[in-house]
Amino acid sequence: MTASTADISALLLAWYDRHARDLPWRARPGDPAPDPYHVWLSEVMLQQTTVAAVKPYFAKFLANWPTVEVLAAAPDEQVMAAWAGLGYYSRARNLVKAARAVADLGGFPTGEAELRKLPGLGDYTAAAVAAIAFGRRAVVVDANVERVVARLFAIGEPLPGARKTIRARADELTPDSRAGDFAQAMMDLGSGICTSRVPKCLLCPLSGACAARAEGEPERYPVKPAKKAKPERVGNAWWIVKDGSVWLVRRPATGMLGGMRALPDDGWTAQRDGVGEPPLAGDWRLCGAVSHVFTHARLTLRVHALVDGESAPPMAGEWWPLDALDTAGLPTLYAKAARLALATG
DNA sequence: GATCCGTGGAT
DNA sequence: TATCCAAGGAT
Repeated sequence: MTASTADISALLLAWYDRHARDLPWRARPGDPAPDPYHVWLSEVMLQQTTVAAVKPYFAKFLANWPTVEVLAAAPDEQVMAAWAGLGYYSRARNLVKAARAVADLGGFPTGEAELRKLPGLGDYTAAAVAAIAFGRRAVVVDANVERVVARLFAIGEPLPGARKTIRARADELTPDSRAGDFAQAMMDLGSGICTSRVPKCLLCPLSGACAARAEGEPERYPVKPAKKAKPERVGNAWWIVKDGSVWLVRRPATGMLGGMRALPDDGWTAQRDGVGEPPLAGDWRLCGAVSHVFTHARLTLRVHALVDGESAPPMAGEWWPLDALDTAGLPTLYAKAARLALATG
């Protein structure tokens, strides 16, 4: 028994009409098309990030910057601070650049190729915005689509080599109309039914057409390469306080936590430990250490405090009032370190 | 193609 | 606790 690609698309769209998630950036059924600004902003936030994590940030960004033109006029520093905690900070840097490009253009481009030129929009996001915001037919392939397609056709070639085949199959499935709904339906299915570990095949509208289901072990697909172990790194951070303010620095624009406000540290990276030398002489007190897991390294960061020392901080930075530290926009690692320093103060 | 780039929740 | 992994992009 074989279902045609048109059958599969129709089954999925019918399922979506009944079970679509109600998400803040989506148009409600019957509403006019969604706001391209909302679609773009949500898609960038959702890159490698869960819906639950995105929701409060999406609301905050819309409250701060209700249109792409307003966002384009925002200082980089404010946008970076608002992004703090969401991770992958190059997204925030590119977000501002893209907003300014869109403002200069007088609005969002509506075609996939033009969207693809905006910073921060790769193959996936350009296709998603073209399809969802502008109703264009575009082949939208994210990790959900990869998983669903790999299972539907029991594609046994491991990732990433299988991507060419997966894209070809996804192209065949993508309908000429409702491409945006189709893409979101695939993602809802992948996120709620065709999940990575224990897929809910009994609830799946495509189970009758699924080759992996027929084989009996759908969770075997897609085949993934083994992961590398994360190295363990050690670093030190310096909590320098004077007159109720702490000395904060700005990290370099590229690299880990690039462009973010931070505590001074000893130069740790994912590749090597920090040097461990305090930036100035004084009576340092060890507060303790925080553990943090990045994509490709684990870090133990020791936090040392120097309160009301004699010397001025030797590196560029700014005094930040302790009672307003939550507005500094510290990424999570340094927010943890600050919390530790305050708790042991 | 391989590597770098965060974070928090689920299992 | 350890591991996986989530609406990926840039280099």
